[in-house]
Amino acid sequence: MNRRGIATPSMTTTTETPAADGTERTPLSRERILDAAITLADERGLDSVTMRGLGHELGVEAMSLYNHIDNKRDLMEGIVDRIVSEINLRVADIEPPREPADWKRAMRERILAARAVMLRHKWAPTLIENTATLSPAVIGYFDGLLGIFIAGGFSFDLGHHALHALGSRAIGFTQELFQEGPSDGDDPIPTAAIVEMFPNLGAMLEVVAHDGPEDTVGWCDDQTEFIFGLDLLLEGLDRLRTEDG
Amino acid sequence: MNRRGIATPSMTTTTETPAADGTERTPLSRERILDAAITLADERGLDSVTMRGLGHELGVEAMSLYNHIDNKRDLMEGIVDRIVSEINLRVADIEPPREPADWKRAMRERILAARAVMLRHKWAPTLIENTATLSPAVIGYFDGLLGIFIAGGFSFDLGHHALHALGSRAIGFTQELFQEGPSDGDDPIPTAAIVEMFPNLGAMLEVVAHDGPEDTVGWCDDQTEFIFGLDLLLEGLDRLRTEDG
DNA sequence: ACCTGAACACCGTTCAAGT
DNA sequence: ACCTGAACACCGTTCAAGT
Repeated sequence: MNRRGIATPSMTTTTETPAADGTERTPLSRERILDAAITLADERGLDSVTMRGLGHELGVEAMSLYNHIDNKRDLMEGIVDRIVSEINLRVADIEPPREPADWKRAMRERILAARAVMLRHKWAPTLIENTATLSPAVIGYFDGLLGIFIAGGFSFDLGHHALHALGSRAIGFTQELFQEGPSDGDDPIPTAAIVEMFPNLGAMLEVVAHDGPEDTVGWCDDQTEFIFGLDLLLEGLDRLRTEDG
Repeated sequence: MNRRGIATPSMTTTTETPAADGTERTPLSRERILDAAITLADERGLDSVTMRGLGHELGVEAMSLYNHIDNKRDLMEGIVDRIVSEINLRVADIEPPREPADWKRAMRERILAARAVMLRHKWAPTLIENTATLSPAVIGYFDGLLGIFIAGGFSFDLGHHALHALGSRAIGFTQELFQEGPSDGDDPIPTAAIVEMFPNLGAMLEVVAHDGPEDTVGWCDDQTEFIFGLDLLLEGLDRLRTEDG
């Protein structure tokens, strides 16, 4: 991608060293590797982020990466840290609650900001779940959420339960079992078959509005459903807050 | 494991054929392969279910498996089908709602039954999420849940939103970002460091009851938190139900 | 200090060969 | 019809060697 630098005189004063074919090559670094890995995941999926594939993308042998990252797990943790750090950056701009009752707005905005980042990196939730790293960035994010609960007048105990109740949704995960998407082109089950085998879903399909092609089950608006579920939880928590004192 | 059958006269009338070393060998079959795969995953984790490893467990070369399953994806889908079919079996015994207001009990029991199965196969949620297969068993499970919503007087539209709001929790997934567990023995971050870097979590740790060792963050009761979140959602939905008509 | 090439121990899967 | 062994195209990773 950015394999050859543009050879301007000023650039020769940097740490670049000329490669054998005469082109410039910006030296490898942890940052550059993480950048390339995220771009590669965005463009061709997380599975294509292999040491060899990533090396190729950077114009380098796979083994050179080991000079800057410990191993593949370290690489993945680095990627997670980058994604969550971006979330933390955006979340920092959100106005804190001005009064306890304002907690819900602040919480909602934070979670939707996190989700916006996840939507730009669809592979990130899977990676974060599977890496299961308790990185400072992630802990920091949840610390911020807990701070909003406290500002809203939640007890520590209720705030603790509340964090668990939100679960990974708190950091923008969808939690849908079946995310349709352009992932794999297996034919979706045609509506007709569903109606026959599954009476309730079948009847529902005939009533609920679609926005996909008429003959598939891919009709749900992810963002609408995410917000529906989120608000349901936030409202329930708000009720507990006022009961709980 | 069950590599050698016990040689009773009656068993020789089955399809068993004597192996070279004189022991009996029950022939391979899809069922036997799936059984072995689930047992192997329970005992040594999903990662150790490789074609070669599974073959070894069955006393057979890896390539023999291909006579009964198409490929690894087919194997994984078969496992998912088995797990979810077990859930469907248990769920069938649960008494249906006797009146609309009884919907919540029936829903709660079904979801907790699903969760009980998942607790016996901790790797199953990860597998189901990553396989992303819309198998009839899974669709059937959700069809049953929707039927309970309908019996409870939900409109199809509200029932649809409700299914999305429950998300994968509906089939017993925990949705916690960090499931502690005996997984990897990396030292958990000591409480002292958390208190310092993360003021809100730190203050919470000093207040909320622990049941793990005092100096780690592993103190949450998964089941308690699961039920807290579930009831929060079910009560919120029940309120919408009565508003909605 | 950084990069390379060959090698090792694993994957899933194909294929020709055995019974 | 079912099982096997060798082989292929991939993994992550180690290590001795180059500059």
